[in-house]
Amino acid sequence: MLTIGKLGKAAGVKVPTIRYYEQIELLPEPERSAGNQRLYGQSALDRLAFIRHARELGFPLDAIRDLLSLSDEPDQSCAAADVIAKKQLTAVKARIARLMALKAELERMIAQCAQGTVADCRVIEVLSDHSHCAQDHRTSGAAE
Amino acid sequence: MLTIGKLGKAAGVKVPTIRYYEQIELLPEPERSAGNQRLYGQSALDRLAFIRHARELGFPLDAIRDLLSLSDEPDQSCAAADVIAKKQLTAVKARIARLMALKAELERMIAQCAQGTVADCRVIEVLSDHSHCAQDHRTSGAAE
DNA sequence: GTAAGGTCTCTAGTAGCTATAGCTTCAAGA
DNA sequence: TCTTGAAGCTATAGCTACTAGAGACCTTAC
Ligand SMILES: [Zn+2]
Ligand SMILES: [Zn+2]
Ligand SMILES: [Zn+2]
Ligand SMILES: [Zn+2]
Repeated sequence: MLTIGKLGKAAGVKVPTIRYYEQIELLPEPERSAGNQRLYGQSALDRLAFIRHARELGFPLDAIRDLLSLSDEPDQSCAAADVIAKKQLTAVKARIARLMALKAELERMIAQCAQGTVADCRVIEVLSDHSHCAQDHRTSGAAE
Repeated sequence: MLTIGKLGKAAGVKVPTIRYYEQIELLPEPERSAGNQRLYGQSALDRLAFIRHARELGFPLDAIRDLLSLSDEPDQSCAAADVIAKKQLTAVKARIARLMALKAELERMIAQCAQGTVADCRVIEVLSDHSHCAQDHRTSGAAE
């Protein structure tokens, strides 16, 4: 049995985060010791490691919740899991596209700056007016 | 003079967002009409357009605050503005690197799924254990 | 005059944690 | 056995950048 601190160390997750996951019912309430401290077994560690890895891959907690309940039913078809993963891939691709456009504009404005006064600064100038931009970085709809 | 609604339409910013910017002192308090409604002039529109464009390019509000106070002093050197822009570029590059790693892993796990049961699903399997991953998507430290 | 729609303030909610305060419990050394 | 320091407990507030509502007030057009 692991205390919350050991569990956190084992899974690479901070202690307050574990308590937060319990609060939002992503982790089940664990046993308690005689002194009211949380005690975890292997299954909690597995579950937490799953959550951590999915978070590292950018899945939102709601998606992780769905993935976890799927993985509790091993005989079901995995189609739903694949849909979630594909959705996540789509979101990641959209963000990359958006960020690439931002990167291009930032590089352009930085390159064009002549290191003079603010009045002549290309960075300030471009920020003041999107028509100085080469790309339409506003279009890709993903939240940045 | 523009009411808040017209200003929002002119700058492409929602009305509650304008009030929020005023609250955090990113926009100055405007004049009021006899009936206590906000009235804006051209300078407010310029300022708001600047904020909107900088937000679209991913700058955080704190950086925008600094950029705005710089642009109020046109005779100063623009070095500080360039530092902010470069910092933003660095952040964007880091995020792109992170997201490219995520994208690669997501594509890998999706491609390897055989569309069977959850027990055999490669998506679930990879999420359970980072050692199935090809890349070290955890390393790049930028907040995703 | 009246009706619609814009505006006012204030509060609370979103995601995913993180930090603090003030307390109790546990484990190890003297 | 006693003590001390680390680790645990609950509860609350804060972070970014907004967004959504409630209930009241103002403005404009017909
Ligand atoms: Zn410059
Ligand atoms: Zn632009
Ligand atoms: Zn599958
Ligand atoms: Zn991995």
